[in-house]
Amino acid sequence: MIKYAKESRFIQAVDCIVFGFDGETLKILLIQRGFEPEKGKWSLMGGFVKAGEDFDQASNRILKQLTGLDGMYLEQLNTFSHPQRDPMERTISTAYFALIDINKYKIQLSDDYHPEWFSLKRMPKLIFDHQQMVELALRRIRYKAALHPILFELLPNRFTIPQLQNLYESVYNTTIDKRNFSKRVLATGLLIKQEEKDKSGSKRGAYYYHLNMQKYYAKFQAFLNFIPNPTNLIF
Amino acid sequence: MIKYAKESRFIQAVDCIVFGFDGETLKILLIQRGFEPEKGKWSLMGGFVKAGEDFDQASNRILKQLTGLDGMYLEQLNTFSHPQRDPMERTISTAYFALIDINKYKIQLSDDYHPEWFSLKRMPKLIFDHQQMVELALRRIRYKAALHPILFELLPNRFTIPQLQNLYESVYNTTIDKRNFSKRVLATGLLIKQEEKDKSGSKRGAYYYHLNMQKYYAKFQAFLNFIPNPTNLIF
DNA sequence: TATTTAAGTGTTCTTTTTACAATTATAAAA
DNA sequence: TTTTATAATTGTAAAAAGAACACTTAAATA
Repeated sequence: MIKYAKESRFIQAVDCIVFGFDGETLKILLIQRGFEPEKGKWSLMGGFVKAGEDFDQASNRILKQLTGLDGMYLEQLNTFSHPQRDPMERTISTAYFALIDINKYKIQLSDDYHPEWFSLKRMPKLIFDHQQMVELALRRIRYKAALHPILFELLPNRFTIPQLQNLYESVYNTTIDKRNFSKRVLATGLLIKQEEKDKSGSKRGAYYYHLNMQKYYAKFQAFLNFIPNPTNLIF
Repeated sequence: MIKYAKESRFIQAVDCIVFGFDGETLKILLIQRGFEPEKGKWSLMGGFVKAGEDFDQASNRILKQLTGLDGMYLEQLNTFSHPQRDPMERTISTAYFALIDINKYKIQLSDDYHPEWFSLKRMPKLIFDHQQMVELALRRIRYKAALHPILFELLPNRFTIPQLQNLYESVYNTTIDKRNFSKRVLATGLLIKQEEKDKSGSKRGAYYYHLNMQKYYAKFQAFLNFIPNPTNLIF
């Protein structure tokens, strides 16, 4: 059923920037491209959109296929349309970003396509315009996380306040006073203190917290302000 | 030169949501679609992407062609990919939004395609998923204008503080105390007071201001916070 | 000259943000 | 058993920002 007969048609891809956190630093998941051009080079998780699926479906399918990952936070970022961005043939790419807890998915990852986690600072060169996509995604999550509690998507079910602070410091590449930080996060009412402690990081141990999911969903759309002095961030 | 031989190919459109301000309320520009399906129905300014152009070029070209408008603020919003969004043939659409001063472009608009301005509250039904696009665009500019001075793109070169306040109140569908509002906007240092007054709106007249363009560009990336009580907005 | 209308402007109180350091729990070492 | 080392936890005071609130002024028109 082709009706707009005279119009050009394009190959449509999706590329996914997967951010992960292991309790220490923010990491990004990369894969070695399995076909030409640039076969074997490091790349984002990408693939072509099929005839019957929308892009959300496509990005979920491709992530599942390449990494085994399923059901994580996934959001459309931007569409990249430079005519020569893929030297083989013009390909439009819509980028998505995902946020996951690295440890939660550790087992699933040991798969056919062996994707690997890279610290943002020690990342290999990427193919095409993928580097640009990563930079835009990083800016987007910084922007969004300054207002919404999305970074909890990167944490396990139970986490400690020092871990949470590590995460924020890692995302914003800054340091935050821990007294003020814990005051702020506790003031949101999003955290429920547990009795158990995490003793892996210190002798004393740090209390675990759960997210109050009801408040989390309720507050997600509210404007928050987690980051002190966003103007003075060390970018 | 077709190399990814087995992949599906799609028609790619861009649709532009053009917001305008006339000193009173926020308006949106619509056009009657010139071809089937839905010929004659109200629609966003849209068109198909051509083989050699990227989407920014396409959206500029289409806006120029349908409205005569050129060189305005234009930003990519989101890509809409539902397989049945266009009943004629599957068409991917990337939405852009534009911000302009209505009066500045008044003359150019009286053209072949006679686009018309509609107040957001008295808007006709739109074709396809264009209504969704408008809603997303509105959310985006509210979001963005709470942090960045983008709304100045909707104002003429010189404007008064009451006009500026009208604009903010119109975008956020709220009311703001005028003492606090003028304190805030003047505190940004973005405004330069002129000697002349605008006497069209009152007997006393209101002083004109210019944007300090240097500070405007410098502060654009900084986080601002113009809107009091963003949590309590009347959406 | 009086009236009308919107523009312009200051202060106080409250809330939020920031700066800053001592104490505590616990494991490991002595 | 005691000491030591390490990270977790907690409070206060000062500064800045935000919110509430009403009168005076300029200028056209009656």
